[in-house]
This record gives sequence, structure tokens and C-alpha cells, in this order.
Amino acid sequence: MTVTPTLSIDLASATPVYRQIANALRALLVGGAFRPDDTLPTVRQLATDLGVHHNTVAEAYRVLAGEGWLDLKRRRGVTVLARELPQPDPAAETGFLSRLRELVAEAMAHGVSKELLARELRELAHRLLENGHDGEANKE
Amino acid sequence: MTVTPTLSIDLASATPVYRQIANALRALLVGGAFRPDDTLPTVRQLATDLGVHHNTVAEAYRVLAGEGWLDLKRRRGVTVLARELPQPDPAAETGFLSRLRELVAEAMAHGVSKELLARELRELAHRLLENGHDGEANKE
DNA sequence: GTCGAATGTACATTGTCTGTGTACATTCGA
DNA sequence: TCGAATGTACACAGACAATGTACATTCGAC
Repeated sequence: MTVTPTLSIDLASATPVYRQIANALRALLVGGAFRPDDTLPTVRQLATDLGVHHNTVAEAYRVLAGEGWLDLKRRRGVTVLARELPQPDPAAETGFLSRLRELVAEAMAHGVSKELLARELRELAHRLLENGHDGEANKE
Repeated sequence: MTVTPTLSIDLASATPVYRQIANALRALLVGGAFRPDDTLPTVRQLATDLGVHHNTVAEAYRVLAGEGWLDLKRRRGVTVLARELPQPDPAAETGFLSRLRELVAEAMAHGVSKELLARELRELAHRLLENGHDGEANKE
């Protein structure tokens, strides 16, 4: 079965497009939106949909293939592999926590209201713990 | 009065050094650690302390000067300007919230434990609300 | 089996961003 | 007046992202 995910890419974002694509797809993969042997859109197809170069999509696919999520084959398209959920990596965890604190500090320094920020943080935490299965697709 | 802030720079971080410096100083400025007409270390002095190039520090100072925090003068060093706290910029706020959600999603997808993440989010929110009262200058 | 099209890949190119090297302009104190 | 301290300007190198282009491979039509 071929699944056509709806992704939203922000060309103005600071995060590179290929990583945005990889992140969005990884979130879907983790959330169980696909099943093993599902096929994703071809490199060129998704590139057309998103309005980016096919090599950009290929790079995103390659990232996920490197993580064991996808299997890329010429002409055969992109198939989803069976894969266990990622193992918690202590180094990655501390890295993410650092980035989190850094981001909050930066937002504060830019005048983002404490209340707004705190509300969002609590909201995110709440949603994390509430959703046993975080299979929420992207909502635009 | 010359204030010598203690900054910690992470050369391995993904965020550029000059922005780390600017962020750290901005946080101190917002927090009221300096008073108007305080002088910060010279470009070369701070550069030596941090072990980076003086142009890197100059770039950070220039960022803050562009935001109205500092006044740079040749030979006279860097003086802190009286400045109102940044007014909340709706565009900036939504931008930061987007980056926040993006970061959390990425962490999740990389296998960072939900509980750990949620705990950190709550902790940050808690610290935000209980700590300083909206950037009031600290008077002891 | 042959051929053409579809598809992933490889590589060079271009533009941007950081950090640095180096020289210069300016300003203060002796 | 003069020299040193200090911020500034500009070019350079390296890394990275996105793209243009050509190629290798594989499937389906016939």
C-alpha cells in the first residue's frame, strides 16, 4: 500500500528542509502511521508535492534509511521497514534537554511572555503523558 | 562600573558561538544583571576569556547593539543602555512556540523518554512562573 | 529479449553562514 | 604628540544546504 502523508514544510524555517521532512516522517513512523511494507511516495513525487528539489527529498529519505526506518531501492520506491522504537540514548537525551533550555532562555530574552511560554510547556508535557500512543498526525 | 559576566560557551553546540554569547548576555540584560552605563568587557577581553576570536565577540555585541541593548564606541568599550524590556512580538512568539513543538517532536522521535521530556517541560514551566517577576531588575 | 521510461544516486556548483586572519580607523592617556 | 588599546571592515576558508545535471538501475510494454 502506498501512503501519501501530508507534510507541511516551512521554507523560512531555520531548520533545513531535508531535516524538516525527515523529522515529520519520523514522527509519523514512530506514531505508527505506516505499516511495514507500506511504500512512501517516490523521491520525485514528494519533491513535486512539496515544491523542493528531488535531491532534497532523497536526502531526507536517506537520513531515515540510515536510522533503519526505510528501505530505498531503485525503481522500487521507498518501503517502510519493521523497526523497533528507538532506544533511549542518554547522550541524545541530555542534548535535547540542553537545546530545550537554550530555546526557552532565548524566547524569554526575546520578550516572549512567561505565562505564554509556561502554558505551552505545560500543555506539551500534558499531551505527552496523556497520549499513550502518540500517533497524532500533523494538524495544520 | 565594569561588570564581568560569567558566560559558558559550548563550542560543540549547534548554535553559533556568537549567538550563544548574544543569548547569554541578553538573558542577563533582561534579568537586570546590569545597570545603565555599566560597561561590559572589551571585545578582545571577553574573546580571550572565552577562547574565541575577537570578531566573534564583536558580532555578538553588534547583535545586542542592534537590539538596543548596548552602545559600542571605539576605545570607550561597551556600555549598557537604558532600555525597556522587549515587547512581546506575536510573530516571534508563534515562531518560538513552533520551534518548541518541533524540538519536542524530534526528541520524541529520537526515543527520548516521554516521562523525562515531560518532567523537564514541567520543571521549566515551574521555574518560569516562580522565578523573577517578569524581568524586574533585581534589587536586594 | 529489447527498449524506453521511471527512479534512486552521484557529483559538481552555487549561495549562505561562521569563525578567523589581518589590517585599519579612532580614541584615550602619558 | 605619540603610542597603545579598541572597535571595525573585509577577505578567506571551511561547512552545509539546496539545486542542476547526468548516470545507473530496474520495471513494464511489446
